[in-house]
Amino acid sequence: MTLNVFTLILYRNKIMSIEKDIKQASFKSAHSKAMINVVYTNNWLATLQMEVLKPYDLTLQQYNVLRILRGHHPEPITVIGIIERMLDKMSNASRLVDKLLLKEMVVRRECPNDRRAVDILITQKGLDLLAELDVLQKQWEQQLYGLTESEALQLSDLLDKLRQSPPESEQ
Amino acid sequence: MTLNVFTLILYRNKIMSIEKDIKQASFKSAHSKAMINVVYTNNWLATLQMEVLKPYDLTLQQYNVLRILRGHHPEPITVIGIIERMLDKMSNASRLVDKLLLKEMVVRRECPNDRRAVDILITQKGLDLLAELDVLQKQWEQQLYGLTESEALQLSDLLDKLRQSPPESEQ
DNA sequence: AACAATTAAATGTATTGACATTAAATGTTT
DNA sequence: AAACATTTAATGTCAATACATTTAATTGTT
Repeated sequence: MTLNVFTLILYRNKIMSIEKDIKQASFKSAHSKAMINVVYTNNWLATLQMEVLKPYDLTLQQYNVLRILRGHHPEPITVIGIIERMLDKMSNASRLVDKLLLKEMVVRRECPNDRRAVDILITQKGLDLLAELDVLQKQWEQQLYGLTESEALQLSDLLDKLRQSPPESEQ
Repeated sequence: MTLNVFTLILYRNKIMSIEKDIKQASFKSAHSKAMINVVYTNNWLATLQMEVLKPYDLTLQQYNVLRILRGHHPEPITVIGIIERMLDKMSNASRLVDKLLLKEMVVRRECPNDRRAVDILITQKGLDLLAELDVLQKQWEQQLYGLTESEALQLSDLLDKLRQSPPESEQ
């Protein structure tokens, strides 16, 4: 995922048609159009979400980790536990936790039953920040989503289906 | 977009249900599920595509730039032209072209009508590589796409709609 | 023509990411 | 229990990214 000035300008100007945005008159197939649209929409979502987070000096990844930690609060969770729950299971949850530690959003604690592992806990400061962001996030979602409930479900189902191999190709 | 060992292992094992993969029992709304699914599917697509490209020592971005150049061949295109056509309009098309130059996949040429601009052209070596990749790409797409033609169109339409503000929120 | 403003591309820099390696703890085998 | 393998997290390294700044060329204005 890449974010930059160009992207922001384009999104801000609401030039949201893919064809216009990447100057492609047509696509070679419905499948490739759908695939490109997934990538495009992902970038669009990430860009907007980053705009929301920027004033709070949080990256998208840091935000996601914080929400995972909140989901387990008041129970702690190990680094492996975080990785398992992350959308992109990135290489360096360790360093991501480092960053959150510097911002005092989380604390580290030696895991009592396995001294290799490290328990991570969200702090009150972290919870407060998330609570503040919840409001913005909700406003943002409501303003942006042009889908009805059933369309959202349908979209999700189609994406699930996209990721399934067609039955005849199983061996 | 993040790719790593974890991701590859998970995808290879065909654990493709999001709920299992990110250990989330349910989603708070159809909209947030759809949004997460877009991100997840994007990562899934990128991971698989990178696996195809890895033996050829091409990154996804480099591959996309090459395809843009081929799309204009035999006409040249400037760096700005590349950026305009890229899916994520990244910060450094310059350096990306540098990398392709090192691999002799492209050549640079001073633009005759504007000496600030630089014309970029794909070489025969680049065209040959793409031709080789076309075959793999096609095989890969056919094997993976679990959608029918009309479902692919429907998916694309829903993604377009997701990116539109709902009518009542216009001011 | 002289000047500022804009544009295209390159470069600088700090951060993030991919991925291999390391270190310590735990599990397993014999 | 000793030897070996595996797991958890951290670290090292190099490339990629985000974004600001710089350089040079072009355009616009007076």
